[in-house]
Order: sequence, then structure tokens, then C-alpha cells
Amino acid sequence: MDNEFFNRNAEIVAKELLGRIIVRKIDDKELRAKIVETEAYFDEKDPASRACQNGDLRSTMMMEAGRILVYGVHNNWLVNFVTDKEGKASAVLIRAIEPLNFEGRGNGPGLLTKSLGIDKGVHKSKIGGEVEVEDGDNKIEIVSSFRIGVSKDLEKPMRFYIKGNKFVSRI
DNA sequence: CGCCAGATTGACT
DNA sequence: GTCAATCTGGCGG
Repeated sequence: MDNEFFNRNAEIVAKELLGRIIVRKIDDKELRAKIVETEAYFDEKDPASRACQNGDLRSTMMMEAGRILVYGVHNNWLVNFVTDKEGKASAVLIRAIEPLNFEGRGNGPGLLTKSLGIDKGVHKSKIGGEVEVEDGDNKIEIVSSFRIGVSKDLEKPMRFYIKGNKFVSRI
């Protein structure tokens, strides 16, 4: 996936990531899964994201587009793709995937990282190495809604998912 | 340094 | 429905 794809507004990238394929490379194996649910996160003006306010995560979000950001919360790792130009703290959270060539362990942002073997080890790494994103199904219907789990959301819906997909964590 | 909260999940009452 | 597990940064003593 070209870095220019991620070098845009998080909302646009979040929508266009739906239906595409995330590839996790471990040794000689490749775990492939379709992205079915995402959320867009912005800069320090985003009340939902504590991550935007602290040092390491914030600076990671400000890095150039195409970086992988791993956020640890409670007992889970959540994956984000850094978006937009360098200096702009923006990212897209992957919330749910549809496993293609392996057995998933259920839906949800904390479970998909376990299924793909993603943890702090890939934090800050670039897309194209251990984790790759490829073109996928673009004949999908996108539904938007408010984000899940956040105490203070923005006024605009910033969660997007594929209509009718059974792997979406919540309709 | 100790305590708290947060983009969560799963086990137990 | 309730609560603990576990990681990171902010805040108070």
C-alpha cells in the first residue's frame, strides 16, 4: 500500500481501509484478514482520545503516515495506522477484521491483535514490513456511527463499518 | 512513588 | 451485573 494512501485525513483513510486486506507476516507465514470496522482519531482537540495527549503515543501519531501504532489499555493491545501529514496527530483504529486464512478469536479491537500476533513489538514500525495492507473488496456498503467505548465523543460519527458483515462487533 | 483512568475482554456471582 | 487483569501517562504527596 502506497504511503500516499495514508497521507490523508483520518476520516477518509478510515472509510477507504474498509474492505482492504491486512497482512501480518510471521516467519514464513502470512495471516490475512479483511478490515471490516474502523474508527478515526484526531489531534488534541479530540476529547475521546487520551492517547492524543501523552508523549510517546502522541509523537507516534505525529510521525509520517503509514506507521503502525500499538496502544496498550487494560489487558489488550489495540492497533492503529498513523495517518495524515507529519506533525499532525492523527490515526485510524482497526476495530474488527474478518479472518481469511486462519481461525479468528472473535471480534473486537483487543482480540484482533491477539489473532494476528500484534503487540508492542510492532509499535512504530512501518506498514510494508511485518504488517502490510493490500487492496481488497471495494464493492462494499459503508455505514457510519458514533464511536464505541469512548466517554466523550465528537459531534460527528467517526466509526465506520461494512454493512451486513457478521464480524462487525456491533451494529 | 502511589493512585487513577482509559480506544477492553472474559470469568464469576 | 460486577470485577479483575495489565500498560502507559497524568497528577498529587
